[in-house]
Amino acid sequence: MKNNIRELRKKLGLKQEDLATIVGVTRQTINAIENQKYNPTLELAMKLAKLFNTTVEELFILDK
Amino acid sequence: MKNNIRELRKKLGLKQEDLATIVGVTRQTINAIENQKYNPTLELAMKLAKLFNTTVEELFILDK
DNA sequence: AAGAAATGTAAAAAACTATTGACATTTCTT
DNA sequence: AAGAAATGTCAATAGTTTTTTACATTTCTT
Repeated sequence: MKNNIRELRKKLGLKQEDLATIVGVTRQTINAIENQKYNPTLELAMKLAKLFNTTVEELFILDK
Repeated sequence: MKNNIRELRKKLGLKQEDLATIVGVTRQTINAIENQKYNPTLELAMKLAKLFNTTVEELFILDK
């Protein structure tokens, strides 16, 4: 599963820590997700999609 | 977080066990999600949305 | 080049999701 | 009403996500 959170985050001029506090997680969680260490929970994925004004399906790409 | 998996599953004429095997989890997992015991992982949510030909955002409603 | 800011990373623990096997209850069918 | 099918549920276990604390490395700014 891929995602393009880093690009979208930078477009908004946010650092990892900013994004983390906005969606209510820690900086390490955002960092781990951007670096594909693991996938977020559904709730976090939806919060992120909402913030970036996009959909979960556009933000996260399920690979076959 | 709410979801309307039960309705969509029934529309397709599937039992919990059918849906479970289609998306690669157990019957208990589908049952727990339909009954709001916990939320699925992002991956499972996306598989379900795809199967029901809808989006994660339409299938799962983040409550405030 | 130096200091500051941002990002990367690691280990341990907490919290959550999923599995398995089993049995109870409800709903459907006859 | 009885049996079958489907759903509900529970306990134990395994795997995954998130937190916390802490430090290392990279990137930005002066």
